[in-house]
Amino acid sequence: MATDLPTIDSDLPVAEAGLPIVGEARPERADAARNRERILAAAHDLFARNGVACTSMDAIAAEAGVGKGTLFRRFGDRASLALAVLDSDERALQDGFLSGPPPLGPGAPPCHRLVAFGSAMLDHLEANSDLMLEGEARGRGRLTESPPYRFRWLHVQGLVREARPDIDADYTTDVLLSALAASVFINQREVRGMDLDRLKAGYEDLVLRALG
Amino acid sequence: MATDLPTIDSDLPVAEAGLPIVGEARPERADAARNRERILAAAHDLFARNGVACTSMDAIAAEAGVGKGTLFRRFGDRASLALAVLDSDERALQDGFLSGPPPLGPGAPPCHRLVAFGSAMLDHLEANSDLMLEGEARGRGRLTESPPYRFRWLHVQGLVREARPDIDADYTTDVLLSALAASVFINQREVRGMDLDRLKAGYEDLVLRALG
DNA sequence: CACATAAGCGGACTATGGTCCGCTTGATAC
DNA sequence: GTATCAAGCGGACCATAGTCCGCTTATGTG
Repeated sequence: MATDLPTIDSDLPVAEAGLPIVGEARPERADAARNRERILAAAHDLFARNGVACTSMDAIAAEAGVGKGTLFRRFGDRASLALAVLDSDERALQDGFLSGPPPLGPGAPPCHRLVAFGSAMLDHLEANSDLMLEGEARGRGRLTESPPYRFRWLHVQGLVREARPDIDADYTTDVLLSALAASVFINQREVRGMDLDRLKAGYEDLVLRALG
Repeated sequence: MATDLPTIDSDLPVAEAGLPIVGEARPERADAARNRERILAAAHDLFARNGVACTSMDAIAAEAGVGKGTLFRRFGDRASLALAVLDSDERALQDGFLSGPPPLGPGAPPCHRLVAFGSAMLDHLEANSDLMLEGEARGRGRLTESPPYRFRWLHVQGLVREARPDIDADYTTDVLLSALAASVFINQREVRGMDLDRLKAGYEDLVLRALG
């Protein structure tokens, strides 16, 4: 398990959460914890019922029975709320590639692990593309600032280095992750009608060509 | 030259412009043309003076001396306005790879042309990353709906097919273009501090590995 | 020139993400 | 139990993208 790794259950807005030092801050007040749960439940519910894009922050606050200020104090912004709703899935994915069985987890050769990573990410996208699109931070330089993104980045970078110490690992990591962006995925799936297996095969091919 | 190819000088919002049938609609009224020029000049000016992200649509309308309704009637939305401001650069780029000298234009082998395309795109991004970020359509399936994007996509797809008829050209095209997204570029340049030559080298490597 | 008409205009209006700040309350100390 | 006070709360408020619709006007016609 990786419970001290950067995920987004922190009290702080994602932008400031970075690498939270666990156990430093005093525990959150009981009412705060209660409201956080209420908000997450309301968001989960409304997202599922009406669609992510059609659910306003006001509606979530109302459904949760809290003020708007409370919602934003807890979660910072809409993107971070989306990420928070995804948190459990995100953790499962992280656990899978950090400590799960090979080829996703440790033990397999790096190229195999990268292929498995792509496949797991594509499954994750298939299940959560709306939330992930919402969670993709916008604006200058915000792309990589969410903990889940950073985490994946470091993971892929490590595998790329291991597979091919001679190539530009940072650049290659950016490419491999940009190919798995939610905006790209949605376009492939919905606009171009490519099926999931095709995307997995394409990604596998990409990894093998780029690093094989 | 490629003056009848899809660019964004059409009267219609980009979403509906698609492949405009030239000369079908009657010419725009004189006041409309004047206002369009005013708006473009105002936008260009304010974007340069205050930065793209800090310039509101209201401010542009005010600077141009037109009502907000006029601005939105002309350009549809903020992303399309950004694209319209970029139009001349975009055309120059298109002309370069459609009819310019090789290796960017016709005459060189497809892999060379793809490498040259990447280099030209990176120069374009270096000069215009803010506007291009603004122009990257947001929301479900909007990624590929702008004429410049579509156009690049078809160009790259053709070259990929030519270079490697045996691989999934559509998927590969998505990957090659996602690596050149403005959000990715800005992150690489500004957050990670990678220089332009490094990005060009990385892209060249990617193309050669993926298709070589 | 007078008229008809559709294209164009503009600003009031709406929706919504996000901020602010005075009031409330849970946790702690005594 | 009472006092203290920072953490937390909530809704009024703000900024801004985008819509709507009644008024204006350029343009083609006779």
